[in-house]
Amino acid sequence: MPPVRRVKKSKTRKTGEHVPRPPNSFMLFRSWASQNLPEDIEDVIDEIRSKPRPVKVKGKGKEKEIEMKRPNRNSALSIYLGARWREMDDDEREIWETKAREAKDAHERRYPDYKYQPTRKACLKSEDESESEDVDDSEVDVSEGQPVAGPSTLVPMGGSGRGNHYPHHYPVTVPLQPYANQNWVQPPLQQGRPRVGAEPYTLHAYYHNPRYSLPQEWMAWDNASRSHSGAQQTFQTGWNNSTWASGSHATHLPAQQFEGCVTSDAGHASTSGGSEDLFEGSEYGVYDEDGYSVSTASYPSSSAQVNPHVSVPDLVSCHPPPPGTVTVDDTRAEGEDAASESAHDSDSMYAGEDYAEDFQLEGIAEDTQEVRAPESEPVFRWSFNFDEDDTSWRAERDREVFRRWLSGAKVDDQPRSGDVRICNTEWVFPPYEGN
DNA sequence: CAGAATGAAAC
DNA sequence: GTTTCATTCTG
Repeated sequence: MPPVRRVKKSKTRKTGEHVPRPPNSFMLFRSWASQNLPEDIEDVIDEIRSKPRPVKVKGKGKEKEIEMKRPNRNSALSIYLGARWREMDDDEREIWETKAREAKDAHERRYPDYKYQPTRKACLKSEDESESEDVDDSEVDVSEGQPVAGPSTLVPMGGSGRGNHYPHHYPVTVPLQPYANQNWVQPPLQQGRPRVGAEPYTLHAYYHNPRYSLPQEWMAWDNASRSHSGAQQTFQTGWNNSTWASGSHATHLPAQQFEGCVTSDAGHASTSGGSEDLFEGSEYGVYDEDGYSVSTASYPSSSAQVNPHVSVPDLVSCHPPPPGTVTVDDTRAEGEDAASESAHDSDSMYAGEDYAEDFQLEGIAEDTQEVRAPESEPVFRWSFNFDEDDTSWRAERDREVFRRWLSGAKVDDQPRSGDVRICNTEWVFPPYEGN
């Protein structure tokens, strides 16, 4: 009788923990839409629930029987959202399909060995009476039915960030309101946005840091990046134009990591010739509804720590130093653990323009960058290496860092020094000084 | 081998 | 309850 949990042992990792399937487009839509419901949704649900529907029920024997039942709340919601889904244009659906492809790609990267293995229960059933929804209409209302604070009808809400609906597919849990205690403001709601249900990228977290002036280069970057990608979308914020990428190369990164840095078009930062240059010293961030940056980051000057070609599972950390307060020390300690190094000497990747090429070749960045503050205390350094067969301390450190990061690390809070300390490497997050 | 059937994904 | 995808079953 316990939950029909039947945790099928997924052959993903020997850890034995179940790995869920990647969500398909509709699942993504439903997941999102269920938190962006119209105000009168309860009326709609009541209406749906009031009408019993024929449902297949397992009979005592083997054959299924049809019974008339009233749907519970979730079922009613599914009926409603399914109808909405079918009403959608291809263009609207395509947005979600893109999302689903991204989720699938990320899933594959994270679980390379994953294989969907549905179990066949139809064959030998018989004693299986555990089903019994018995839910019946009696109670059902247990659902605390999300207050759904806010949005009028099917209109995207402007504020209130949301949690990660798919923690398995996106590696980090991001704070709902990353900058709640800081001096960030939200722009006014843009107008003329598509109705809810068609827009996965709700403008939940689009902040402008008033401590910095708007970059004049913005439009230049905007136009430049737009010309590079057909996968971008434009929206009106009411105070500026901006774009964000939704293509398969869009890199999702934890928003908090990017305080004080510039984000640029994912996958195009390099091809466009270094938008980090365009944005030197300016502050911008575009985040999707989960609080992830949907763009890749670039920093002042030449310290481009983010690889636009490496997606989240491969990318461990990239905390940008506050602009103007650090200098980049490109000299890496030689001889230090050269054993685990790949043959390539890729020191230039951070300093030169060809870093992207190096990244692409390797797929995984394996380099260490040390950024020193004026006082020359180490601000941060990191490397990545997720080759599980690699037992070097560096690789193990990487995995450990990443694991901690996945487990919530401290990325939810104002970062503090010493939150992550591994193998003599401190992952330090200096307080943001602003100007 | 083609098409049907089914499980699993979030809520 | 929904849609989609991958897998497995059936003929």
